[in-house]
Amino acid sequence: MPPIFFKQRMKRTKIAEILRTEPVNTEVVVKGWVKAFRNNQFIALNDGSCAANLQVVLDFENADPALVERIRFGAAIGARGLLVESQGKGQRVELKAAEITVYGDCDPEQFPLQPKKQSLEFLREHAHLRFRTNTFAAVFRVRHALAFAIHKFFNDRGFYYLHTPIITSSDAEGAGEMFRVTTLPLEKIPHTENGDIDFGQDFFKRPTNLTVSGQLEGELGALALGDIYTFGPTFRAENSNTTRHLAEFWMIEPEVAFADLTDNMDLAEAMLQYVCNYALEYCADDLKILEDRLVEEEKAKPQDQRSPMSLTDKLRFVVENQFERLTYTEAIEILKNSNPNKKGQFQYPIEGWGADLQSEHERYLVEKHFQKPVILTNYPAAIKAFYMRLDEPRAGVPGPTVSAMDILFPGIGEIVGGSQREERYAMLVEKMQAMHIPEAELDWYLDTRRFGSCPHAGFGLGFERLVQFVTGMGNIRDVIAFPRYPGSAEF
RNA sequence: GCCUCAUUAGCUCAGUUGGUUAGAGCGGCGGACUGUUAAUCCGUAGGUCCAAGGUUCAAGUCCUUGAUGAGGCGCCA
Repeated sequence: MPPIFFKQRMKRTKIAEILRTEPVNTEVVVKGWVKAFRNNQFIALNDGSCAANLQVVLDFENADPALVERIRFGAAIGARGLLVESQGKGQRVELKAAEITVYGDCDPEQFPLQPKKQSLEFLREHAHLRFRTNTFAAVFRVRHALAFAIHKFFNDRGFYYLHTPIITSSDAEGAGEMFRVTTLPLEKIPHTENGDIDFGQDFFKRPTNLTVSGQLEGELGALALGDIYTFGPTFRAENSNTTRHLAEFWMIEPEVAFADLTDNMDLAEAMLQYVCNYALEYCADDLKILEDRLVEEEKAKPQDQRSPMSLTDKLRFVVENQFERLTYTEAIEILKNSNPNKKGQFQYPIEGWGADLQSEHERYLVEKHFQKPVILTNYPAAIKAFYMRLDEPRAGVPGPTVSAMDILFPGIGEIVGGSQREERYAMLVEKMQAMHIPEAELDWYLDTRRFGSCPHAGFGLGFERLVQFVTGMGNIRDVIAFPRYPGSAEF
C-alpha cells in the first residue's frame, strides 16, 4: 500500500526538539517508529532523536479502522497535529493527531523484536534490528557523543586529526596477527621460480595487510605538526574470544612532540575525564536508560558481585578523582604482599620482578586495592615494545625499564596503552636488533631519528572499551554496530 | 587456542531419582473495554525438547561426538 502523503507538506520536527521547546498550540509533523499502541488510542512514537517518546493521541472513534489496524509495534508512521498539554500523567505534552500516515508496515508475526525485555544475545543475532531497542539506541547515541567529544577535546587543544593508512606494507609493528590484503587469486596463487609467493604480481607488488596501529605513521606527523591524533579502524587477526576484544575496532592514537611520559599521562587522564564529563552532561537521558538496565541486570547477581556504584556515580567518580599513578615495580610490591597472593588465590602467583601482570592482578589493583583508575608506568623493557624509551637505571629497580604507561579501568582492564618513544637513534637501532625487528623495513621510521629527532610520546585508546565503560555494557560486541570476531562477520 | 556452563513454543524460562498427553509468562490470533503509560480483562492456537549416534522395557532428562551461544583465561586496545 503506498503511503498517503500529507496534503499540506510540512517539515518534520524532531521529537527531541519538541520535548525541549514544547511549542504548545502549534501544529507539528513528527515521523518515527511505533514503540507502543495502547488502548487503540495512544501511540508512543520514537524517532531516534532522543531516548524519550512522544505520545500521539488518536481520535479512534473517527479513525479509519483499516488505518488503526496498521499502527503496530515497529511500524514507521508520520503524524500531523496540534501539540497540546497532556491530559494524562507521564508526559507533559502530547500530539493530537489530525492525520496519520503509515510509511512502513510492521507485521508482528514476522518482526523478531517485541515490546519487552529481550536478551542481549538474542539482539546480537539480530544486530541489524537492535538499533530499534531503547538500550541499543542509547548505546549508539552515547557512542556518537563520545566520538564527537574526543574530536572536540583534541581540536580545542590544537591537535591535528591525521588519517593514517588502513592498508599497510609494514608487518613490523609487533601489535599482533594481521589480516592479509591481496588481489592474488587464492585458487591459483602465483609462485616465483624458487617457490615463494610472487607478490610482484599482487596489487601493490608487495605483501600488504590491514593496519594494527597507526602509531608509527602518527609519529611521523607529530614530528612536524607537533600534536596529532588518529581515530580510525584497526584490525587484529588474533583468535581472541573475550568480552573486550574485537577483530575490527576503533582506536584513538594521539602523538605529541616535545613531551615526556608525565605529559603523556596528563593528556590521557585529562582526555578520559573530559569525555566522561561530556557524556554526563549531554547524554543524561541515555545514561539513565543504561543505568536502569544495569540495575535490572545486576539483580540476577549475588549481592557481593553487584557493583557498589551506579553507572553515573562511577562516571562522576572518574571525572572528579585523580587516577592513581605508580610504577610497575611498586605494583609488584603491592601484589606480592597482597592477601590473595599470600593465600595462594591468584591463578598466577607473583613470583617477583619481571613477569607480565595478568588480568587478575590488574583487577586486584584497580577494583580492590585502589578502587579507582590506575596508571602503571615504567614496565620492564623485556615485556614491552621496541619503540618505548629506555629509562635511566633507578635504585631499587632490579632491571632495565621503559617509559611505558597502561591505564587500567575497573571492569574493563587496559583502556589505554602508551609510552614515551625512544627518540635516540643509536638506542632505537640497538633495541630493534635485540628484538629482531627488521631495520630495512622501518627505514622510513628511523629517518625521524636521523633528522631532527626530539622527545615525544603518545598512546592508544581503545574506543569500544571506552564506550563499554561509559555505557556499562559488559560485552564489547554490544557497543559496536556490527561486531567482527573469530567466526563472525555478519551484516 | 584452552577451561567451564548452556541450547525446551516467536521471546524469556520451568520441567523432580529416566516413567502416561512437555508447562508458565510475554508475544500472536479472536473478542471486550476505552485517558492509556511494556494498558487491562476473557478466550484460543502454537513444540523435530540444537544435531547425529548410543545405553535402556522406557530419554527433554544418562553417555559419546559435533554445531551454536555465554562466561572465564591467554594475546591486547
